[in-house]
Amino acid sequence: MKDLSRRQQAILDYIEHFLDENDYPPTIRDIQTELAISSTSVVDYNLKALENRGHIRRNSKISRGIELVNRSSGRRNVVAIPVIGQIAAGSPIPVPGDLEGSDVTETVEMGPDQLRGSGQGLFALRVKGQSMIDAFIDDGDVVVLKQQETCENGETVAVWLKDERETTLKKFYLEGDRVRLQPANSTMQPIYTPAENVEIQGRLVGVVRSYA
Amino acid sequence: MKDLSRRQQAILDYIEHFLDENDYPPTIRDIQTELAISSTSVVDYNLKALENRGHIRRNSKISRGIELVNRSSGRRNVVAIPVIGQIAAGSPIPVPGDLEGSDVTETVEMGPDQLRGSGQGLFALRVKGQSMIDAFIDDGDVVVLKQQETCENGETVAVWLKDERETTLKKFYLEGDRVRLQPANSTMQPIYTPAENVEIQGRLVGVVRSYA
DNA sequence: TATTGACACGAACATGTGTTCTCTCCTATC
DNA sequence: GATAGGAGAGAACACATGTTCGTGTCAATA
Repeated sequence: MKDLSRRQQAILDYIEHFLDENDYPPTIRDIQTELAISSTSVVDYNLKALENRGHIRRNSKISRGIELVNRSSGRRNVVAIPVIGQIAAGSPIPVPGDLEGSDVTETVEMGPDQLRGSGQGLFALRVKGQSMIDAFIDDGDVVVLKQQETCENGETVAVWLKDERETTLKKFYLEGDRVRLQPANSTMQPIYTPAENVEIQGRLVGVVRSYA
Repeated sequence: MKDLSRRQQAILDYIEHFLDENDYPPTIRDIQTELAISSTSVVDYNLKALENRGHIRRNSKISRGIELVNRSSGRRNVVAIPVIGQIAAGSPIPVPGDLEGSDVTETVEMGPDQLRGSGQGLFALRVKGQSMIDAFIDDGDVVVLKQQETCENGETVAVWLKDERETTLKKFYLEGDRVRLQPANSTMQPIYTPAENVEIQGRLVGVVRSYA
């Protein structure tokens, strides 16, 4: 791809910057004024060049019809996943339905690279305590789950153990009429429990940790 | 907050939908046509009502100057952080300058909840091997770093140990003329090394793990 | 019944905004 | 020097788009 001229690069940067400030693209005359270009035709000329090189898309006749090619498609697929509660060993985990339209104050974002398939039915929980330390999930981490009641063998799922009254995050294997729950850390021993005792809450999709 | 009329709700929905399809807001006449409203003034009337109730923001005299209040501010702050390489114990980590304008194929997204302060100077690396397992960072995880050459005591940083020719992720404490590198896992012993031997590559900002 | 206010209509008006045409300036090339 | 092409200037044109004004309908209320 041929290099952009200094002016074309400046225009591209300005469009990006403008989009950060406002929620709509700039007009040709916005660009003209900002970059002190003498004529709208010059802006149009360079915009056409940018379009030919695939940096932007233009919608003719439509005011502010400039779209940034990478950003738009990339950004659109980012989903904001609500952190709807906490997950701790000794208590049931909240499920999305519990908190209908409640005041979710925190979200974690995930892009297409982190999400295989659709971003539907996702929710997140903040981990309390170190009960999942064997899966390298620390106190304070946020786990992202996909809501589902069943799973395939080998998937890591959040399960509620009825008898033990305990939540845990383990790899799930159905073996006959019992279930083997395998910790991520291979040095630890698996748990065996009757299939009736486990209730799948969701499949583990991701972990997000942030340091202050 | 007073309820919206059916028409106002429909307009709000349409604006949202339009923004998903295109990358610019609709015009008054777009709304008029879509919802089969007889006059632009009716749209204008209802838009004013929506603005008074805080659902949208309008920029007078500016075409397509409609912004959705909740969405815009939330979504705009998501930054896409490029995964520019790998980090392994025995090799220097790449720094952003190394790969100027290269073909970064993967990114991780982080929102304002995960990022304190500005999202500038961020880059990400995929962890190879289990050298950082003491910090609960597994093989395959992506670590997000903020580029900096200095740090405060107690911050977790990626450092290059010159003599050992090794990269490690530890809490940093300058004690006199030597440096104590403290593993996140408190059961492990700290490393002591001369200050000249350590080269700070960046501060650990976050960890993102995703399961297939 | 008369009044008021929310909501809607249609038509104009004024400006915002993309597009296009003609020139000019400069540089590279023969 | 002549020529061609990239880049830009300036102005005008045509249409897109926000704004406003006068009017009409309907339900609630005094």
